[in-house]
Amino acid sequence: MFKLTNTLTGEQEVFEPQDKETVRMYTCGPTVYNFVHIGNFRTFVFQDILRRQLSSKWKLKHVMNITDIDDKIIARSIETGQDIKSYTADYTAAFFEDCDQLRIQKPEIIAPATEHIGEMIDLVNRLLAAGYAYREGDSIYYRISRFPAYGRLSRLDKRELKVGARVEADEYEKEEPRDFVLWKAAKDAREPRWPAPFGEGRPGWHLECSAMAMKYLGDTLDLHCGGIDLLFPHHENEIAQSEAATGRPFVRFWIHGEHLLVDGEKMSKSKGNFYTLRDLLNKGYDALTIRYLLVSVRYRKQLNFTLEGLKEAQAALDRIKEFLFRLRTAKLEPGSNAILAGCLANAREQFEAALDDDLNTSGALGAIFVFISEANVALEHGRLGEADRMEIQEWFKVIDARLGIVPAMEHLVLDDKQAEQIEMLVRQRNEARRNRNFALSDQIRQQLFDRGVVIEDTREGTRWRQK
RNA sequence: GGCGCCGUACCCAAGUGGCUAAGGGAGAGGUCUGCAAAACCUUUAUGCAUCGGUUCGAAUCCGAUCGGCGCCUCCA
Repeated sequence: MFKLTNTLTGEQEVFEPQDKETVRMYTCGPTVYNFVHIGNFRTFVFQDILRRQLSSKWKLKHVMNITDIDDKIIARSIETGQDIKSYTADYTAAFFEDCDQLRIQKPEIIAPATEHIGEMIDLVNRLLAAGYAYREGDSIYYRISRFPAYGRLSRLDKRELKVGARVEADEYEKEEPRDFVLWKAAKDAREPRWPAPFGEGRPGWHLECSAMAMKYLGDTLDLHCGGIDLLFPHHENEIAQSEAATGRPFVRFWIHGEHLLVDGEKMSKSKGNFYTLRDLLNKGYDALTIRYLLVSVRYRKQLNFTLEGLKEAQAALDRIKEFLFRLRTAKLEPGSNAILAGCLANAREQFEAALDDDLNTSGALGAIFVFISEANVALEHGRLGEADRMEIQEWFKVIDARLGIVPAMEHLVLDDKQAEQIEMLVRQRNEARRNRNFALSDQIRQQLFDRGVVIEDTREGTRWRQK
C-alpha cells in the first residue's frame, strides 16, 4: 500500500492508478529563463523519487512541461538581443545537464509550451463557448465567479486580499481582480505572438499545464505535483480551466513539495542566498552529495540548506561507500549467515515500508544504516558469506534504483597498469614496515595519498582504494 | 489580517496513542595499529518549545501561549 499526502484533502490516502495499470502523472517543470536553482531541484528530486517509487509498482506515463514563453523570458531575450528560441534552448539544455548530474530521470514526455499553442487555443475556445472566459480589450480572461469550486485546493477561497497587496497593472480591464488572464494580447512589437480566432497574442502561464496535461493524460490525471508555492494561484487556476472545460475532476492526487530554505529563509535573488547547482559544484561539492542532502529530508517538510548540511551529507555518503568497498574487497567463505540474512530481510522490509509511507526517505535511509552496522559487525567477525555478499549487493542495486544515492564503485577500479604501480608501492611500504623503517613507510603512504590512494592496514593485509 | 506547515540530543532528522524515543553528523572513552585510516564497542534527550486538558497510558489527541517558516503577488 502506497500512501501519499493529497493536498486536496490534506490527508494521507492510499494511492492506486485509476486504471490499476498505468500511472498518469504531470509535474510542473522549469521556466527556462535562467539556470535552475537548488531550491527548484529539491522539488525535481522529490518528483524523481516519486517517479521511481511509482515505477517500481506500475507502468508510468509522466509528463513534464517546459515553460519556454513568459514575461521574464521575453524581457531577458529583448535585453540580451538573443532570439527567444535559442535563448530558451540554451537554458533547457543546461537544465537537463543538471538533471543528469543529479541523477534525475527523464519523464516519458517533455512538453515545451510553445509546441502546444494549438491545444491552448482550443482550450480557450471551449472556455469562451461555455461562458467561463471573456474578452476585455484584446485579452481573454477567466471568469472565476462562474466556477464556485474555486479555492477548494488552496483553501483560500474565502480569503480577502491583504491590504496593500500588489495588484496587476492591467487589473482595471478585468471584471474582478482575481480573474486571471488566459490569452495576452501583444503589447510590444518585439513580443512573440501566435494567431488565434480571438486575436493575436500569447498564452497565459496557467493555460499550458491544463492543455498539455489533458492532451497527454486525459481529462483526469492520477497525480499532479509541484512546489508548494504553485498551490496558489497556479494549480487553483489549472483546476478552474480544466474542470470548466471538461466537467470532470482534473486531478485525483495533488502532491506538493515543501520549500528549501537557505539560512532559514526562502531562497531568493534579492536576499542573495541563491545557489545554482553549478555554484555548488564549483565550490567542490559533488552532485551526489547534493542529491543525498535533498533526499534526506522528506518532501513535505521544509529543508534548511546549509554548507554544514552538505558536509554531513558527504560524511553519510562516505559511510555507505566505505561499507560497499569493504564488502566488495572482503575475502569471504562460501555460504550464508542466517542471522545476517534475517537482518537483511528486515532492512529491506523497513526500507520499503518507509517509502510506501508517503515517501519517508529519512526512514528509508535509517533502515539502510541500521543494516550497514549489522553487516559491518558480521564482516568484523568473519561471519559473512559469499551468498550474503551477493544478496546485499543486489539490495543496494534496488536502493539505487529507488533513491539514486548509491555511490558508484567503478571509478575506484583502476586499470591494470596503474594498479600494478600502486601494488608495487604498497609492497615497498610493507617491506619498510617490516624493517621498522617507519619514516620511509609513512613517506610512501603520503606519496600514495597525494595521488589519491588511501591505505588501510587490516588483519587481512594492506588494503588501498581511490579517494 | 486570512490560510497553512513546523518546533524531538551540540547539528541534521525518523517516530504521530502503549516494548528500553530510529538513523546520520559531531564530540568523548576504549579495542585494533609502529602510527594512521577504516571498522567495532561504550557514551551524549527519565525526556520530545511552554502551560493546561482528554486518557489506564501522549512526543504522538485537544486547547492556549511562545517561537520559526511559507502562501495570500511572478516564484519549485
